Amino acid sequence: MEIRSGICRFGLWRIRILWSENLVHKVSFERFGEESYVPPQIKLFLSGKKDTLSPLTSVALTDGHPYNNIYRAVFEIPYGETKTYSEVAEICGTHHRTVGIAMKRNPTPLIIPCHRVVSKNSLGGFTPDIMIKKSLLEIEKKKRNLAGLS
DNA sequence: TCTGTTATTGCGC
DNA sequence: GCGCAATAACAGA
Repeated sequence: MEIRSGICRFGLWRIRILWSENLVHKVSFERFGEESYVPPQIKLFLSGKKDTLSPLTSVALTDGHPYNNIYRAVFEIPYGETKTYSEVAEICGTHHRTVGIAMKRNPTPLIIPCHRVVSKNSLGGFTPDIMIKKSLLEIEKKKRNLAGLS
């Protein structure tokens, strides 16, 4: 199984993606880097033209991965909606603090939509830059509003 | 095995 | 409205 690597632009950031077939191994954010081929779903999703990354999945969803159940619960959050750390924790039968840790260690942001998990009174956090989370949520909200109008 | 760290929350003042 | 303790799980020493 060959692992491929690509970079795509997102605002000021470059998103590096490591994947093979439909399985995404790692998603990381970099300040610099030359754009190269990434799965088309990624670009469509980031530009708000598509509301799903299907059929892409993440290694974080496979059995045996730490936080497997947490990532699955987050994966189920619908496009344009958000859940709090507590709500996710309740679904998984764990502690909200643990959800925060799981999100920080999330090997594949975007695929696991960790940006849809927010703090009760604010956005919560995002590594390496809260702006990425903010932008993603704005794109999703905008698209959902447009869909609602039509 | 122990300690430090963490993308939170809710209570008390 | 702010500060702080409670609290779970991993990484590194």
